[in-house]
Amino acid sequence: MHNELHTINITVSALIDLLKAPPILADFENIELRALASLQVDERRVQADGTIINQGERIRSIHLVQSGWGCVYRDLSNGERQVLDFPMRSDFVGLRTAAGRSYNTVAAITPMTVFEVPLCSLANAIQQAPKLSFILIELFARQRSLLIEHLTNVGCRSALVRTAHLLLELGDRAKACGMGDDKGFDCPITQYQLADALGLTPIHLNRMVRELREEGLLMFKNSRVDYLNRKALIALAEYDGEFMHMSVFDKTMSYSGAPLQS
Amino acid sequence: MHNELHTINITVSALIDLLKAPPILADFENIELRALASLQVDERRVQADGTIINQGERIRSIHLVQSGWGCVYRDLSNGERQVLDFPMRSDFVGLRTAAGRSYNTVAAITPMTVFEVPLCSLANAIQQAPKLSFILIELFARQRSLLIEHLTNVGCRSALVRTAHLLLELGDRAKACGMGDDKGFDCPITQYQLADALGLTPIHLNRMVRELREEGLLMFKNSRVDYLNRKALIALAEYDGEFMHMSVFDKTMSYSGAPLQS
DNA sequence: CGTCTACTTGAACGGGGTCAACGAGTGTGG
DNA sequence: CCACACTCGTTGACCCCGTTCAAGTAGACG
Repeated sequence: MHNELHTINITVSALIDLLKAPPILADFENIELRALASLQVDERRVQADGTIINQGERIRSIHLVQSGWGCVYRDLSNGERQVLDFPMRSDFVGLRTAAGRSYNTVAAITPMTVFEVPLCSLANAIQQAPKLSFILIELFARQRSLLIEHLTNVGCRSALVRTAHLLLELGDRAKACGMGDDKGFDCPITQYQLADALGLTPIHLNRMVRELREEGLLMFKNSRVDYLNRKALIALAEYDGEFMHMSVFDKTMSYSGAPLQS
Repeated sequence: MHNELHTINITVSALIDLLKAPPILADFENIELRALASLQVDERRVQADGTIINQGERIRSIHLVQSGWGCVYRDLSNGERQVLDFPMRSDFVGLRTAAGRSYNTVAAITPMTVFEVPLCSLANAIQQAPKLSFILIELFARQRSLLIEHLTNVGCRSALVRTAHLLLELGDRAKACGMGDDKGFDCPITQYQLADALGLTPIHLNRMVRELREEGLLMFKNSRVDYLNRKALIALAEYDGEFMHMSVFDKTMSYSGAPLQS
């Protein structure tokens, strides 16, 4: 695409491709492309079990995942931890939440590559092309949807149902960025990590996985999730994948029903 | 303040005052004030138990609370519900999350007044004054912090601890907008609503409240929370109010350490 | 005075946790 | 080559936190 801008940096170009692809589906005009061209982007590679952001660390940039699976969690002083999300391709992590510091850790489960954009550079780009802020807002809104779903999971769904629900969600997200289909997906998450995300003990999570298998609904083995009976699974979990579609703005970057003035 | 703009609409002026007050503390220059002046804002009054947004409803505007207490929740088909937050002054609600529709209901607990800003008008203002987007991003980041804290509550804190934690959080938020102090705050939330937020039954929540009272930590009676021993309560809950301070940007609306070009 | 809704308490039940092993796969060093 | 360590997964038995069911109190409002 963007052949209209031959001078563009190769890393920025990869970032633009990522933003244009599903599930973000950004649709840029020249003004946004020009602003992005001046963006300061680093491609950072993180090995498995490496950390991208440490709890308590000062945050000066935002990260967008290009490949690999991550794990965002919060450590408590009593040794417990709560996994907040498992970010993958197209997910962003890292905007600081409190007093300039991150209140959660972002670790890599598999090797990851992430685009790292300094906040000051991002702010400059937004001032050049304000519509770029809409993408960030979309990403925030989507992330909020995911958090709400996870809160609903641990707050009022039974262990079995919430396990099914999360494994459906992760499959849909993987599928949305081309890493799986309705049959299943490669899932590098350990049962310990899944348990921490669902507010369960690994022992009990294991029992739930076994039950889902014995009911002929789902298979979770060798870092692979296979849906044996997706329909029944969706019914059990009362799952509705709509919740994570991005749609504060429509794809032409105007508010639906009321196009923006350019 | 803004006496430099005599033509300004009185509702917009009230909105600006709200944005400048704690905890948002926005610091506007003329360009932002001019963009805000053209903003289409309605002041909407909602009576107690009225709803601002219904689950499944189409969303075309964003709401900022001026006064009163609200309750954001998600209904499940099995009759359960998860309360996501209790918004109060300075909190925003209502940016749609999925397929153009809201996946949660926003109801008023007390009578509320909210500023309603159509998304298209907001988008126009941001295009005139891009820094306005930073405020929205701040609000999103803060809301994410709150959701993360609520998820951590139900995911890995005991019933007693999470009750203490939420009542400390709500007190701090009330205090931040001038509706309480370190002694306590007026809390119109029923024990049923609190229970739904904490993933507990009202019966068990009641026992936890009783235990907190018997331990001499906290009193919750007649829509009023009084901290009897705030220090011990904070220690019990391992509470750290920092998590909800807004600080993606500093108060001069530039990224800390790297001022924006104007 | 009756009927709400919010709150309160007791007693019994059960979902999920805890504790304790064991199995399987993988990598490391002798 | 095997022993060893280590992490992830698996299973069983027991127990406890929080639920469920049932009932009753207190205040608000007609």
